[in-house]
Amino acid sequence: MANSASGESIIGRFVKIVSAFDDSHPSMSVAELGRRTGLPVTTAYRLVNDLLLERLLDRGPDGNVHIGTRMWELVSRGSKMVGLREAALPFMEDVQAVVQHSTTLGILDSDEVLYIERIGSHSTSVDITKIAGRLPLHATSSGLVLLANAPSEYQESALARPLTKFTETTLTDPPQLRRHLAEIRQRGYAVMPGVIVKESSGIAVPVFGPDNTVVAALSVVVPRNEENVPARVPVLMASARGISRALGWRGELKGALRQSR
Amino acid sequence: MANSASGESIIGRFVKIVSAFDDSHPSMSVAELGRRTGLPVTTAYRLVNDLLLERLLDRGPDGNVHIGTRMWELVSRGSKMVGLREAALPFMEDVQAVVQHSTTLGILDSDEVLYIERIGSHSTSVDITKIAGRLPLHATSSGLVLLANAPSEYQESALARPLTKFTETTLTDPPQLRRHLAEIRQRGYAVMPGVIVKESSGIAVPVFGPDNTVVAALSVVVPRNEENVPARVPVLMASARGISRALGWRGELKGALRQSR
DNA sequence: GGAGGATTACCATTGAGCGGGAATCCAGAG
DNA sequence: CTCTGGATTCCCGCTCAATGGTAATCCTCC
Repeated sequence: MANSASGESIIGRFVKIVSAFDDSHPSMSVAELGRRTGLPVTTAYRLVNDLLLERLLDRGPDGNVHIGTRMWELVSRGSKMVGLREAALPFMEDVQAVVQHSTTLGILDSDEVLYIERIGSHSTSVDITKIAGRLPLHATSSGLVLLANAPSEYQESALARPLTKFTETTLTDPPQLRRHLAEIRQRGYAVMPGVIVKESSGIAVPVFGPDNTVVAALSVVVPRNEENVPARVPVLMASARGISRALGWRGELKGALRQSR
Repeated sequence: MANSASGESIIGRFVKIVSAFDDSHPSMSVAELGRRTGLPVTTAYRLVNDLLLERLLDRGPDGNVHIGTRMWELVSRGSKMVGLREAALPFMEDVQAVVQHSTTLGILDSDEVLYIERIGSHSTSVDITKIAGRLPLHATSSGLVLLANAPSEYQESALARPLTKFTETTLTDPPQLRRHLAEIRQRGYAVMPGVIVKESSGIAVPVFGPDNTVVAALSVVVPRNEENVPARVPVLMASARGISRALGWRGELKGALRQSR
């Protein structure tokens, strides 16, 4: 791992540098970047220069650096996320148009939900999801849907982890959660009233890939006081099927047959 | 740079690796990756392992590697593209709904248009734009709008470059182009009939940032045989203003005043 | 069972990366 | 105008991480 005294590879430092940028720090001076990443000044400057040369970072007119356009381009071009997002977007718009609340698409990634797309109401109802944001599995409707459809070993390891109780409605008891997951798997959707934020409820349904596995969760966040939450489920389900089909899913026949044996 | 015989830095190799993935090659074996990048086998394997450890690459169930979820996440979280895209999306949907043809958002990046978002008709009318795809400036309506609003030194260097003539309507003569750019700048929009593909026409308008500079171009691609092309301009302009405003643009007052002096 | 490819293991060599220190540049305060 | 604190660039000797050959092993498909 590189000649560094700290024993890190360049790749590791690269990750550190890229991670230093986020919503509230979209660009910064190299010195600040060095501080945020904990890299020695000289090293930070040398590394940043290399990255600037390859255009993985760009330098703004104020001299501050930020994630490079080239970087976004390369990743977007090669990543499977974009395809999923593109397939889902039209259907998400339909949901958003009908439900009038923000609609999100999330995938399972290392014990959390990673939201890869989000559209809708900029202000209505409290919603803490962000594009490229993460939330815990057990405390979100999307997470529960994804967990419910994950391999059982994965489920168990997820349940074995300490589970934070965000509000009084957050389930944290493994056996209770296990029962809930079974229910979700059977019903085909998850409803979570006030799980992370008290005032909102989440509803989520699974999206299937060509091999009939669950690849994502489609969900809406609605104000908790709405009575007709279950009325929202059919729209979500229909749209999720639309997305699945766009991804190459060919109906649930195979799955049903397998189940009936 | 690096102990490599080829004299490349790790960063450079990293770029090579990431660049190896695209639409038609979303995942591949490490050996193939090595071949595509021209890296020595051993080096490719070692590098890929490092990247897998940091989750910048992920390994699929078939053993093939692809761009990692973490990579997409880090870049999306830190990049300014996402903000621009999010601001633009609702307005792009409006355009798409009204015009019924594919709508794109492009930015100026190293002598080309880089399309950062695209929605609409999956099949209607020929359109070769892709998200994270590039096209030459002088041969697209978006490119012309961006070029027309770029600093004049930039314009000159762009015009000095050899310009490919895609169809008989592509302007490649610098003086002629210069005149055309002035016209576009004054009118506030560009119309390009059959520039890259004969059957389609592009219409584009500028999107402004808070400092009143042009940050992107909003455009639609319509079949060339449509007569009412100019009728599409107002919708585009109104939507572009909406996007600009969402980005913090505060009207063209300052610009107008500056002009009138 | 064997041919062709992908993947892992081994290892001597070396120069790219490292980071401390000091000089320089720059902007805002006094 | 100078002073000051921060950002940035320059310099330079040390050293071990990265390199990339060769060869062994593991698969798969015919």
